Amino acid sequence: MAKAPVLTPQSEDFPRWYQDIVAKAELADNGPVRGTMVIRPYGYSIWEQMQADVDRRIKAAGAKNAYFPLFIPESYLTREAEHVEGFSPELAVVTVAGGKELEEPIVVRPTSETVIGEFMAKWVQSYRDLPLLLNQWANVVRWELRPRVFLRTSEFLWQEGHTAHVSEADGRAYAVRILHEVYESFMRDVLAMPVVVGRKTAKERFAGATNTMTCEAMMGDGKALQMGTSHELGQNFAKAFDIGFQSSEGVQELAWTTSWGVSTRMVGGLIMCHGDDNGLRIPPRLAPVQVVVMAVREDDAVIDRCRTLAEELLAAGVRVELDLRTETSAGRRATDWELKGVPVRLELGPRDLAEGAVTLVDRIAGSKDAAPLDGIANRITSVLDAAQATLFAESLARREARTAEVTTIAEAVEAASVGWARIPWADLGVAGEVELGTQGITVRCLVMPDGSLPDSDDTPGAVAIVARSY
RNA sequence: CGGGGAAUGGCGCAGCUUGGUAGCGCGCCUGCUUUGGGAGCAGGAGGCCGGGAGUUCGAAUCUCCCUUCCCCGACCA
Repeated sequence: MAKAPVLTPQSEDFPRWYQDIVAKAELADNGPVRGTMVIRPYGYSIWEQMQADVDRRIKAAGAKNAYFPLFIPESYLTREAEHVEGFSPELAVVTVAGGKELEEPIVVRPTSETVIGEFMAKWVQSYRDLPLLLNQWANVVRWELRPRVFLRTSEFLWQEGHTAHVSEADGRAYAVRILHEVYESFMRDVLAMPVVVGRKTAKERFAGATNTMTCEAMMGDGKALQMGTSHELGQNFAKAFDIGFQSSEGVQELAWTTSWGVSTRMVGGLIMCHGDDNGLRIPPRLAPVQVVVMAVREDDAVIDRCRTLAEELLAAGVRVELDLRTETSAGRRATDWELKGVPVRLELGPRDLAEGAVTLVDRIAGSKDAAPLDGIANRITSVLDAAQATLFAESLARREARTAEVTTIAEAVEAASVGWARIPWADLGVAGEVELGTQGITVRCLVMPDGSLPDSDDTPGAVAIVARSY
């Protein structure tokens, strides 16, 4: 008898499918305050995997972790004109504390350029103090008008890097380096997500930045998601917070700063990029659980063999979980592990044991076959590698299939109903960007035909990638 | 803030038009039978129907006020 689908099918209602997955894979719950979320243990373990990998890459790029306060004096925000204008509407402000009205309201950080700028000014005196490369893992608060779990929550977790350099060229080089060496490579090699790395238009630029760069990914419904950004802040914050230094020539100069971040939004992107109608599909390199070893039936020999199998895999460096809950039906447990997107399920029952085999279910390939127990670790390793490659190839193929080369706004609008459009920026322009905006379509970024980053807003030959987005 | 909806056990919903004191599915608890694709049967727990005022012998249901939430747009990692 056919059961009702576990999840709302993607084709029926994609947003509903997303919400179903978040709930049924036990990733998160809505918090009591509008727009907040409770990240559940499984969802958090995914974030921890992301954090660990990104943190390693950030450190490899030379930045050091630090921590700055959650509370920022309101006056700090007002020091950079564009910054305050951009963030004012979404600030949470504390006006009462300790039972008293505060003399100066305190802002709950929406981002930390201002406080960090203040301290960079203290710490930087000489060109020898530069570059100053900082990063912090923190929560930030932005009172978003339309929250969506993981994608846009009032409070979210992220990493924000802040650096100061002696020259514009140094700052730019570092912002670009982070974009490629940390973000793009992490997304490509670990998340198995092909991202387009490009430059934001003036309209989409971060408040206070002179240049914003982005990693854009295509979701399963053809919409775009900004997965990470890297900003050149020019000397805007250096001016506002007086981050000055004496150069090797003895001249007093202002530093050039950058900032860059990725957030828990990546979890949402991961879901919408790889998930299918059976649930999440987590790329093996990221997966908190790469293999689940499942005892199909209550049976001492089966349970024993499951334990030794798990130990064997653990010893081979596989992240493995044992599922011995035989009081729950095997079918239910299989469904649950599929929902959670665990790449490989090894099911062991009396029948398998009699044959010296185990049933290997490949979540990503969607296949199921008997694998000899001997040498299973090697087999698993190759299945995981293949799964990683498959997820990337599938999402790249989707992006290519659903990206249209167009030259008119009308064609771009049509293409954006199912995917992305690439249109020469010279054909679109600022006016065309505004026109698309009225239909809910934005310029995600500008790229050069060879995939490189345009140097400026009006670099000849730049192509605009336009799409609907989250 | 503009435009649409909706508030009923943990979740999803019906009941409201035509007032009579609450029901279904999932989940939960107990027992038995099951366990290789979200198990079946039986029994059970759980709700002053968002808040307030009114009409009425009687309100989840009718009237008025309030509050909250969701969806579409403007803001955004």
